[in-house]
Amino acid sequence: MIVHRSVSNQPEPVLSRSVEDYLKAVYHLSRHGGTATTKDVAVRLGLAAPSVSMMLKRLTTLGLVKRAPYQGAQLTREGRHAALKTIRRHRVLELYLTRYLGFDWDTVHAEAERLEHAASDLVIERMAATLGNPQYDPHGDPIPSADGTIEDIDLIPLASAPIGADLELRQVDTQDPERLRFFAGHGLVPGLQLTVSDRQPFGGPTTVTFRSTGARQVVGTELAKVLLCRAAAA
Amino acid sequence: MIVHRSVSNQPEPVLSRSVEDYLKAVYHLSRHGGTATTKDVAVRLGLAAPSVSMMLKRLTTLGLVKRAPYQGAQLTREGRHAALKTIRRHRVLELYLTRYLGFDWDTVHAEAERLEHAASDLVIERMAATLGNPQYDPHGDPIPSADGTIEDIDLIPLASAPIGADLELRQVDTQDPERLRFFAGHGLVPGLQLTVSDRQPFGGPTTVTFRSTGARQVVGTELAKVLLCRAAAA
DNA sequence: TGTAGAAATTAGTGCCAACTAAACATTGTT
DNA sequence: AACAATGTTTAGTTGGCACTAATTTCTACA
Repeated sequence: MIVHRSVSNQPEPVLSRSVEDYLKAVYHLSRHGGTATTKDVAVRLGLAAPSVSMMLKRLTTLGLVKRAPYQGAQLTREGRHAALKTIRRHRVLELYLTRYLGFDWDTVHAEAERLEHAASDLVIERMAATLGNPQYDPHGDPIPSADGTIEDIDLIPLASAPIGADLELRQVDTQDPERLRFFAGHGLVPGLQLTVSDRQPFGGPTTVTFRSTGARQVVGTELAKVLLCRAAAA
Repeated sequence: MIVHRSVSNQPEPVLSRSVEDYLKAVYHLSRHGGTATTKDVAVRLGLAAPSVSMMLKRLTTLGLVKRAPYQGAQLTREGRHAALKTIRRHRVLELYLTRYLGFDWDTVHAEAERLEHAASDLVIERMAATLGNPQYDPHGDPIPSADGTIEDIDLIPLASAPIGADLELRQVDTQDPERLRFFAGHGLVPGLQLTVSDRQPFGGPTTVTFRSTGARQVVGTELAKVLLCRAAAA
């Protein structure tokens, strides 16, 4: 007989700040199929490897993570759900802070990082409602729904898009304030309609044309890798 | 040679959630002259007395609290400053959440209690600016200024106001949601202009008249003690 | 296939902040 | 003046979560 841990809307046990951070890290690292290694989690969270090893063991006993020693970790359904709730909080906060409290997209990440562990679901849902239940945060990252589902569409990095393609910039996959300021300063924000007009060989820069204005912009390879695009609507 | 711990506007070391809660407790308990005893702090924070004893010792070595064994604690200038910063965060949050996110004054305290430890000064100042740099929170408590000063005017409890007095209800000194709902439901909110029309003897209830509508309202002694008033403007 | 280097784990420690149990101090009352 | 009640502190423990040092396991390459 299956016993559901969480009957009706019993507020599930609150996870500590640390646990939420680990779950987010594992989520992001194992997002595209693979598993999250101890090392990767340690680097991402700025912790020593043994700390991570211990914590992953704990999360396993809590049923949030599946893991075999010396192999990477993956989230269980429950762990994934918890991670997505935290990510939802983060992304709603990012959007709210930029939309209503004057934060820039390059500094908002750090603010949201602290608030996401303290804001109740009620606060988040009120913010989301105020924002009109948005689908994307300021960087174009999809916001998981309150019930824990998230859009998952394939995007291609500008760096590997074919020349001539008509694209829409959907997502800017960095949190580095310097890079974000550069992008914003050059109009490279989610929603931009562009055409790949040229790329230098041997890993050289990509040139794009803004379809709205005809302006051209050269983007170095490193940056072009974090500009995620999809085919423009016909 | 004196070395200043905090030159210019170096952000002073962040205090832990716990420390902030202790400082707030000591502030409130020693507010009207006295000292905050171990027991009182323990009751207020829902902790065991030995935990408080230890922590007050730690706060003393941190220079945030002055204390002699077996006597109560008081805040140092630095401790008072830290407490007021936390209280500012709390009260700005309370007002913001009620004004912009649809919270009621009876439930907003708990929300603010968690957020006050996570919200940066920048977030708080943006909220305060959005609110027009308000002076009072939804309960009428004065909001400390960003530089750490707070209004301190004498208010009298309705329960001990003389019959016939023309008063303005300034502050509702409880956080109990039930009581707050009762007050709100009967129009007893900060700013109300009222006249004390009657009081039963032997600690009996007080009757007030709303000067705007002429409506009368009987208020039991226990409740009348937390309705803090000042003389109405002439 | 053996081994060097990278990755992971175990072992042991420390800090923060809570707890209980027990000892100690203060004070009001008889 | 003695003492009971109350409040406070000390002593010892616990849990969460980090760390370093040392050890073990894995893997890729010679």
